[in-house]
Amino acid sequence: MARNTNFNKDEVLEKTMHLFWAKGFDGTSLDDILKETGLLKGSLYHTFKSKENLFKLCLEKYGIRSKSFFYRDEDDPIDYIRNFFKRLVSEGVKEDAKGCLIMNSCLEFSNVSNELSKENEKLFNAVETNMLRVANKLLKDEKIKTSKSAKQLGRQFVVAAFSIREFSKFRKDKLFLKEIANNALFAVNIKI
Amino acid sequence: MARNTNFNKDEVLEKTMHLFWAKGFDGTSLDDILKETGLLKGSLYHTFKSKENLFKLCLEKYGIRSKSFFYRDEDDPIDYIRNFFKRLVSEGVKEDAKGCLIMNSCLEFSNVSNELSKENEKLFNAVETNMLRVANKLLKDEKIKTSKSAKQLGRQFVVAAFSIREFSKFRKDKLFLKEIANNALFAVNIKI
DNA sequence: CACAAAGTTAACCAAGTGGTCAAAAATAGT
DNA sequence: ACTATTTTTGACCACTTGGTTAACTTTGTG
Repeated sequence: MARNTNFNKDEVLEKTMHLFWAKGFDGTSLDDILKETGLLKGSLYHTFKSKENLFKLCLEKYGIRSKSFFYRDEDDPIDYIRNFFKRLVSEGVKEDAKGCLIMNSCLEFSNVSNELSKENEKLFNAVETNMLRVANKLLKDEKIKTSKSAKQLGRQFVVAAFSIREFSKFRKDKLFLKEIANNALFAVNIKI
Repeated sequence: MARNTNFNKDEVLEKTMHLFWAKGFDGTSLDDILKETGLLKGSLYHTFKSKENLFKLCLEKYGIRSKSFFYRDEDDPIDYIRNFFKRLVSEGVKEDAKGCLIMNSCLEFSNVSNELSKENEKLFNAVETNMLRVANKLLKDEKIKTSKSAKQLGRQFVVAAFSIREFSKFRKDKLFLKEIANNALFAVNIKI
């Protein structure tokens, strides 16, 4: 029985997520967020409690977003992995490529251990698990011949994926990024 | 015909370099540097002019340090590349692994373009050139069979090297890091 | 010994940081 | 229309940031 917010909470989170994604937790100031969202400090704090909590919510949002790109059992694994890397490369060459928020944060928080970094590692693990599932499915395909285990294959994909994302922050060279993908995909005789 | 400094300029740079290396340019405050080196602000500024200039000198120092690990013509390329990756892995699992200052900075400065970021890219290119030289030498070795060009091979090594360095900041898992190296070395049938 | 050139010291600065709070404004439900 | 509840507003806070400055100390050289 009272007033509701003037702003859409989700829109604010979306905008803030992109700031954190581009500039990191420390690199993004309250002022940046205030300017981007149009909110005033009091409102922001009233709704989101602290910068840290705001980041946590953005991370959560990013996690959900990421999961929408995860492998689904009904997908063809070969198509999936090819499209997955194709997308990373084509997004990587864009001028506004920001890397991966999860990896960015793992790197930023590498020498601290708090709730945020724990949350972050969980998301990292989810990505790894997703790739393990793809790898398992790939190995069941009779067209795929490799001496690698699913775990090894999954890890190789994870490393390649994160590498493409991070390198693309300062190296918008399609061939360069594509080679990272193809080097990993070579293990299962796939090309993009 | 006057006084000299109480401190050793090079020691100060060494200590400061390690701070920037571990926490980045923005993440390292003047106060951090003052505490670590024991200097007072005035002395620091008198000698080094600005935080930015101080960083530039540290980067330079890091560049020289890096070059000491570069390939020399008299080295056996197979030994060199194997030892190179072995070192990255064994340093990576150490608790204080800080990644690579060059790559760290490329990532930190990815959305700015100034003198620092230019200086940085130069160092990155030097690493790439080094790996290209190794790749060329490897291809001349009759024991090595690969369909890859020297450029492709060199790039694959560069990506693997930087990946090991960055992942090791938050993933001190020897097997994980070793696999990154071996996946790249597989192209020339080498293992560590 | 003197003195000029350099280094050291501590106080100071403006701007920016994340965060708080009390008063004012708005409104959903009775 | 009233009112309890929530949101908004803007002033305020202590602290940290990179950087400056002027007086003071040290010291190599004539």
